[in-house]
Amino acid sequence: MGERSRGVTISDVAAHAGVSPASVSRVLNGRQSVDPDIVRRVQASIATLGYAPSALARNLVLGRTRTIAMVVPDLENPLFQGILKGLSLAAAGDGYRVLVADTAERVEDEEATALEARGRCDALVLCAPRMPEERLRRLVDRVAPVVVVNRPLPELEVPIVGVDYVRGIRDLVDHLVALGHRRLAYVSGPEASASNAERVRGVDEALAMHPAVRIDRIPGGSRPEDGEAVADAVAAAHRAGVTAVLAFNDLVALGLLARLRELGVDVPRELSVAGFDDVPMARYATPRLTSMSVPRAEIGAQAWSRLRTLIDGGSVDHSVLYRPRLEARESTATAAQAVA
Amino acid sequence: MGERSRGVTISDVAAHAGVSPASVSRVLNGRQSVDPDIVRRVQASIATLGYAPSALARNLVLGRTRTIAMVVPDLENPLFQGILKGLSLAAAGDGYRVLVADTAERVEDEEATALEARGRCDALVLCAPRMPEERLRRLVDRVAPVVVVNRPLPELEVPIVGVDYVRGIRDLVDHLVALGHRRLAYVSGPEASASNAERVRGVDEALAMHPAVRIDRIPGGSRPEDGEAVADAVAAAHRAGVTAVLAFNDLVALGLLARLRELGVDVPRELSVAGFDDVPMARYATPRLTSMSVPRAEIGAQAWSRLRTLIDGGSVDHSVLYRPRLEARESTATAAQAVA
DNA sequence: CTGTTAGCGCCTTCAT
DNA sequence: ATGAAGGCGCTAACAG
Repeated sequence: MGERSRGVTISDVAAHAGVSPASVSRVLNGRQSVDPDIVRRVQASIATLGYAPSALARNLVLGRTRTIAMVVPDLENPLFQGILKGLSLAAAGDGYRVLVADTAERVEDEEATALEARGRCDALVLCAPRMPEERLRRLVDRVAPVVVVNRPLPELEVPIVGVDYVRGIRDLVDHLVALGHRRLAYVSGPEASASNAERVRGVDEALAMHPAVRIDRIPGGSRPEDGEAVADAVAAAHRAGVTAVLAFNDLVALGLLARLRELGVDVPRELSVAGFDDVPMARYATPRLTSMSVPRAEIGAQAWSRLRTLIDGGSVDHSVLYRPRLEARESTATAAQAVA
Repeated sequence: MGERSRGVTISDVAAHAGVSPASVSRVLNGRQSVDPDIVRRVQASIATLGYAPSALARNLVLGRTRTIAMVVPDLENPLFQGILKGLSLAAAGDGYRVLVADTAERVEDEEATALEARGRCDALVLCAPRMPEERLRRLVDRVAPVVVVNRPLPELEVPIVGVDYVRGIRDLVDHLVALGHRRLAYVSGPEASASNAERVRGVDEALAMHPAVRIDRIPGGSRPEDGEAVADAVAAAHRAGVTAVLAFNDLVALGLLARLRELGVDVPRELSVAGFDDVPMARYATPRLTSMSVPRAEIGAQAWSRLRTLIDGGSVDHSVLYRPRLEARESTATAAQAVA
């Protein structure tokens, strides 16, 4: 028989306890000192009436909701899932909840979605890897406080929590080169993706550092299907001399792995394959997938930490850029084996 | 330069347009008929002042937030991710957003979390696979409107959107038996999990229908690590004559697959392995994992559909129970091969 | 220490 | 068709 009667207000409690609403408010919020006797009576009344404060009313009068929103292009991407998890847990630790706003990859709607979501809460975490930079720059100060995740945005008063994809790719190439590979291929991600652009820069920098190395570019995508679809091209590249492949991310790498096996390409004996992001499944793949680990939950937690500072009126924290960590597993091996 | 000046209120607009706040409210909501000229002036003022209605104020006066919350034990589980995705998209279609409340597997906090989250929004989607039934029953009518996902709850005025795990397991066993398997094993999920209990019932029913079949029970878990950990026991069972294994879910199956390979057990030649849920990665595993497909996004969408009815004051819709669909892939094969 | 008085920003009768 | 007034439920001054 839950006391589901909507409408037990603070005044009801006040009346029942024989005090003023203000006093009830005080005991509710532990404000100032209140006569112990009143505290007791109020608490008793609250209990018997089954009173629960209206969050809506508090939101209005206080001007804050203790809610933040996270705008993501696709909730199905393990990277964003991990970030959301970390964000949600960290925020919960401070009594905040997070609202999800999945833009379903529709870049045109991202701006409107962000504005709408922002209207319902106190701050925003923005993941908009494909939004044109100009638009993002304008958006960012209409939705402050905000932290931008996973894309660079130079010279702006906005905290960024990101991943150093450039460095990550360079490190990954170094790993492959150390294994003896000289002919590599990069299966690229979505054209408009900021993090793909970063990876491409990483590839270019790597080339500059390894004059003897060659890295072909193969247009790919961001999902397992894309990895499967590009397998033929990868196999062809392999026949043409490529001994190692870097995929845009793990999902692509995993799809690629599955299809390569069916095509009879032996990974890693004939061809090494590496992913990026180190999604949970990477280490359970066959062969276990070499990847660049990205601290997903930590990114979420850091985003919250910065947001909280901003919400509390603090000034912009330093941005963070995580350097991915190499997780060398079975899918990459020495080129010698490949030659054998 | 964003008009970030907090505090353009409806009265400001009214003053600027030379009308009353009530009129502004009317044009804002398209209520009643308003003089076309006033409409124009108001819209102009709104534009030049950069006015945006306060969602907080509307929430209070209207008594609704157009927000719902989803309580989940673990956002990292692909099953819940898929449901969240479907829920979020469906709700967005009606102008609703969803708040996530991850209880981080802490069953003790689920009740408090649910109540707190409910206080901030209009309705709840509850995923609480391990909450004791008694507590759940009590909780459910304190948080109405609510729909319960993924667990049975007989004789209660609450819509349920769920999966027929009993039937799913039976169908899966049928598949295995049809392949010639007679000695099976079930790697069970978390003790307290309602859906594990259902699966166990499925196993029992299957046994009743196939007198010649034997199904051992091996304690497992719900994550890939659990699958890895149980691989030795599974290998031993295999040596003892078991030719097919059903895992609690795909994550366990995937972990199991990875470790079995290292133990030198050939799947599916020596041993068939099947998962449950058909997570996105299942079909990219090596071998591609046989699983029971569950319409994750659809579950989310149906949950929203029911919630919406309830929110609009409608009466409880019929509950739905999805029958999982067999996705027979490479990881299960005829027992003949196993014998060979 | 406690009660009274004002709003927070908006919507909605109720008159006009 | 429009404006004035009241209130959603709560908190933050201010007096007392």
